[in-house]
Amino acid sequence: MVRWQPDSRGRLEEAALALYAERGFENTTVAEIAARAGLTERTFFRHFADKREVLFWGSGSLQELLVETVASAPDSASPLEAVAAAIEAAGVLLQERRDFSRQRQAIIAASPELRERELIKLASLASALADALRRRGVEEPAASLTAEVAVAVFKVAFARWVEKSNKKALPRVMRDSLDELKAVTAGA
Amino acid sequence: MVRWQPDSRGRLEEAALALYAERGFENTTVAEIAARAGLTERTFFRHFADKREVLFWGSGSLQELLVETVASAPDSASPLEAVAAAIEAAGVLLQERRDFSRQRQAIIAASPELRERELIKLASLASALADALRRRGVEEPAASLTAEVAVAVFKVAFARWVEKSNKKALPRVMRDSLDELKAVTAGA
DNA sequence: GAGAGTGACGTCAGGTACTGTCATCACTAT
DNA sequence: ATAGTGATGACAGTACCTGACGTCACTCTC
Repeated sequence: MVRWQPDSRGRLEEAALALYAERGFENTTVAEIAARAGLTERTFFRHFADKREVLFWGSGSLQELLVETVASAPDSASPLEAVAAAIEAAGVLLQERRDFSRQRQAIIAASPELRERELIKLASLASALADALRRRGVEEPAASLTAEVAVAVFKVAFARWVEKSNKKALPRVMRDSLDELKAVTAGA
Repeated sequence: MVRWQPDSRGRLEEAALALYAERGFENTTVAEIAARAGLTERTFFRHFADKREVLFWGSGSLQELLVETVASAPDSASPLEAVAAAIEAAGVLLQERRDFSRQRQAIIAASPELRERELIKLASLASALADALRRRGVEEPAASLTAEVAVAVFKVAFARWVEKSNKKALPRVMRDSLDELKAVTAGA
C-alpha cells in the first residue's frame, strides 16, 4: 500500500490554479484547494508560505535565467545591452509557456493581493539584476538604475504582449519596447 | 459631555506609527493600536482598509502632486522633462518631512508585507503618471515607459537619500539620478 | 531481517486579521 | 420636542496561518 499519492505539491498547484481561475482568488479558501488535491490545509502551508505563493513558485527559475544571462554577457557588452539580453531570454521562456503565462496573468490581474505579490517578485528580480551588474563592475547608482529600467521594460512589454493576443512574439516586443525607451530618454 | 475625543483617525495613525517603530509591524496587533488610541479594533477598520494602510494614507496627496506637476508642465516640455519636474516636486515635499519620511521608510523596509504595499502604491503612481502623459498627447507605449522610468528614478533616488543621512537634498538626488539614467540608456 | 530512524502527512488547538450586524447616544435640523 | 444622523461599541463569525504532536510507509544499519 502506498500511503500517499505522489507529487502533492504539484496537485496543490493545479488545484489552486483551477479554483482561482474558476471563482477568483478571494472566493477560494485554502481548505477548498487542499480538499481538491486530496490533502489537508496544513499540508498546503507546508509547501507554500501563504495562499498567494502557490502562483509564484516558478519565479525563482526566471530570476536565475536573468542573472545568468547578465553574467554570461560578453565583457564588451554595456550594462544596458546585458540586461537587454536577459529580458529577451526571459521573453523566450514565457513565449514558450504562452497559454499558461496568459492564464496566470489574468488571475493575478484580477486580484490586488496577487498584484502586490507580483510586484515584490519583480522588485526582487531588479535587486538580483543589480547584483549581477555590480559583479560585472558596474558602479552604483548605474547598476540599480539599469536593473530598474530593465524590469520596467519587462513589465510594459509583458503587459502589451498579454493584452493583444494576436501580436508579435514576446522577445520581439521586449526589444521594441527597449528601443522605445531609449528614444524617450534620449530626446530631452 | 463629549461622547468621544476628536480626531480618532489621527490618534490611530500616531499609535500605529509608534507601535510599529517600537516593536515592529508583525509584532503589533490591531487591538493594541486601538487600545493605545482609546478606541476599539472595529473602529480601526472603519478608518483604514487594513493594518498596513494606516502607513500609506498620505500617498494620495503625493500622487496628486505628481499628476498636477505633469499636467502643468509647459507644452514645450518633453515627456521626460515633465516627469522630471514631477519627481523633483515630490522630492521637495519629502525633504520638508525629512525625519518623518525616514522613520516611516525604516518601518516599511523592516517588513515584507509593508514593502508589498509600498510597491503597489508606486505602481498606482506610475499608472497615474502614464494617464497624465497621455492627456498631454503622449502615445503608448512611450507614456507607460516614461512613467515607469520616473518611478524607477524616484525609487533609487529615495533609497540613496535615506541611507546616507548626511548627503544632498532629495530634489538634487532626484535630478542627479535622472541624469545618470540618461547616461546609462544612451551609451548602448 | 529486526530495530531505529526519517520524512511527509494528518489532527487539533489557538492567535490574529478582517467583516457583518445591531445597539447606543451626543449632536443637528426642523 | 421630535426625528434623524453618524461615529462608535459590542458581539459573533470566517479565513489565514502557526505550533505541537501523533502516525506510519519507507530506508538505513548491523
